[in-house]
Amino acid sequence: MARLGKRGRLPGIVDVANRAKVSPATVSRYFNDPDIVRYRTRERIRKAVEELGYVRNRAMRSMVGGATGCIGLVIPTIDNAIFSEMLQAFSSALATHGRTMLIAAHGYDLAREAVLVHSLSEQRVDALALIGLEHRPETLAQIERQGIPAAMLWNYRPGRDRGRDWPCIGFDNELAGRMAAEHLLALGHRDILFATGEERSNDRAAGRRKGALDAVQGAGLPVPDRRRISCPYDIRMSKELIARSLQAASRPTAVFAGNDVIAQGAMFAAASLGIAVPDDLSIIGIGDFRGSDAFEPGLTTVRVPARRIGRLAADALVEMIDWPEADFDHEHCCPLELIVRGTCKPADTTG
Amino acid sequence: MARLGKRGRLPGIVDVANRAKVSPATVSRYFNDPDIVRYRTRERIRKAVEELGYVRNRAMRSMVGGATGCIGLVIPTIDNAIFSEMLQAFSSALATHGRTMLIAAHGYDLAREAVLVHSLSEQRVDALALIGLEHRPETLAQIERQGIPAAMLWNYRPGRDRGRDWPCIGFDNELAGRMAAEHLLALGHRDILFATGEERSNDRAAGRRKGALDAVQGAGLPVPDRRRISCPYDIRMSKELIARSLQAASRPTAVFAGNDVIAQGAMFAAASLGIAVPDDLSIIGIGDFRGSDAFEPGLTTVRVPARRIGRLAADALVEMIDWPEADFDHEHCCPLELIVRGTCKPADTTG
DNA sequence: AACAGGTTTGCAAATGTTTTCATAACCACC
DNA sequence: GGTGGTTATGAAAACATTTGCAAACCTGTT
Repeated sequence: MARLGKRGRLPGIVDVANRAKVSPATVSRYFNDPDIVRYRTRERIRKAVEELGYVRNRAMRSMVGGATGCIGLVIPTIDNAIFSEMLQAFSSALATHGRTMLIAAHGYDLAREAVLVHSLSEQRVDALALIGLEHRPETLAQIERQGIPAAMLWNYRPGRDRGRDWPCIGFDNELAGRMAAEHLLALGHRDILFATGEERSNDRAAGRRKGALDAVQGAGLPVPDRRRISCPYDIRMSKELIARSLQAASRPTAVFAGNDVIAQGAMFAAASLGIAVPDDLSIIGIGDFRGSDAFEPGLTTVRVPARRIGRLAADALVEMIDWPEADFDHEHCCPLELIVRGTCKPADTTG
Repeated sequence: MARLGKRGRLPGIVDVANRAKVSPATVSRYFNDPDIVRYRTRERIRKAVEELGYVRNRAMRSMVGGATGCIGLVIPTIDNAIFSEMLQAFSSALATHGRTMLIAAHGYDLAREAVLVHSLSEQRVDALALIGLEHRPETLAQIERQGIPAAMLWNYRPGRDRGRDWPCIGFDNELAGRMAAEHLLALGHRDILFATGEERSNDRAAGRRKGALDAVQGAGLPVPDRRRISCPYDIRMSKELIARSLQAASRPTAVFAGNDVIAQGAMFAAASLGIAVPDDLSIIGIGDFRGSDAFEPGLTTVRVPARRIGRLAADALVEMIDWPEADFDHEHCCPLELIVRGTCKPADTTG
């Protein structure tokens, strides 16, 4: 099946060297640092490479301590709008640097995350990006032991993570929760349904919920249990759970959604029950996913700088790989922005 | 930073061998075929591995002709609902087989696809999955020359692709287009807006459009140019483009959307103009993405077996890797299913 | 023509793993 | 305790690349 080289396998660097009448070393230099090889030689090699269809073996570089050009991303889920913009930005920023992305999803299961990290270590990724700050000790130990440059994304806690060397590049999820909740409070809402993400293996969801509840309870308003529900990141399931809550005897005047997926579920739940948004029910989300602006009405939400995080993370990791000694400060707490669109309006204070 | 092995680097197989008082060969066997090493020895090695924190170097395996355990997926976009379910299924099926997924996105640009394929070859992926049947000759040449097992996903044309060896695992996009169009025809719609995906570098979108137009024109109905628009796969932009068409003097009675993202744009466009769906406008999509069932009203669409394609592709590629000589028939044309929900109703025949 | 200085190249060693082949250890049975 | 037949292990070669060092090669100047 494979077009074979001289010695029965794919053509290797030495096949190219022979054909170009140079030594393998020179071919290696041609690829890794073309400037130091003379133009004439370069041309000969270029031609040989082309004729043989040689493609160099980056995996092999890790042998001599070189880099594989592969960066690992460990993520809770791909099957969802949540991370897709970040993913895309991360991936293309990486491509800019000539790196490729090895991706693995653990389905919000930190135990599985540990095995994925191990598996990525086996592939000798040059660096690793993880989502969130909370991880199993063995995950962290693995990364530390292997000396893999790593970054924690999508959340932020000042002062680096537990005294270790990994920067976090993200935003303050508690703040995001608070901003959304305060917007509802400012509009006069006093009876709010909190539909937050499941907190198992998810410090981001936990942070948002805490921020929101702190704001509300700090304003002296109690939040009864029936106003707290935990939703999976799935439109249909969120819709069902929220619809159930909205059908109860007393209906809240607003929904705080842990992210835009849940918010969309809330909008459909309202629609299915004939509840008008924003007239009869206000809804606020977090994320400002691609498309959230196109909802009818447009979703009021807290914009999370997803693309920026992806890009910053890629740049930071590449820097950490290329200058392992340098001690840049790669930590970033990205700013959040309240995006007011059409799903929230002042509470009816006559009630 | 890194915990170093005896000779100043990460511990290698020989460090483990020394500590366990066995030869490197035995350690290698311990990992690749544990059954052939005696229990006592196995235990010694296990202990040594644990104490040293050794993690084996899979990248290195490709040297001796072994597999890297890495499978490449080249995809038009990640930043979108379109492929996310397939992606997830592919990724987890791969994990089942102990493989990892190297992913690269080209943004619907086949020229860029070629460089991504080259880049993945450099990483010595064990196999490659591409989306669609249409690719640059250099892309195909590269794959063939390297002898990389490959599969073409998400589309289907009988009789293998141009006489080459690559199976396609997907579905008949023309049929999908026809099914959707015929549903509208059966409901009596005669004036349909065709909002299809952009066809540049996208044979799937082209197929769906062709199937739909064939059905309609085959029924003797002309489709004027103003009823054909080309939409990017983006809710907001689709919404705007479709809204523009819906505001024209004579309004169509139905919208054929090239996929569910466009369909959602159409629904929001209708909502923004106060057009009731399905009473004043029917909308049909293709895809049945996760969440499409939760729309209000639920989206009528043609279900595409995304998860099944992902799983089948993973299984097929792994088989092709593990039994390179075997000539399984990995070709799959997955069945489609019309899912009737709430966005279509019979055309008002009194008009 | 010789030389100095820098630039370009080749040699050979080193890298971490798998695999083939040979040998050593083990086991059951006589 | 010996024997034959497995079974488990070790030694060494092979793999494709990078890199430190030294040799060769230029270019321009005396």
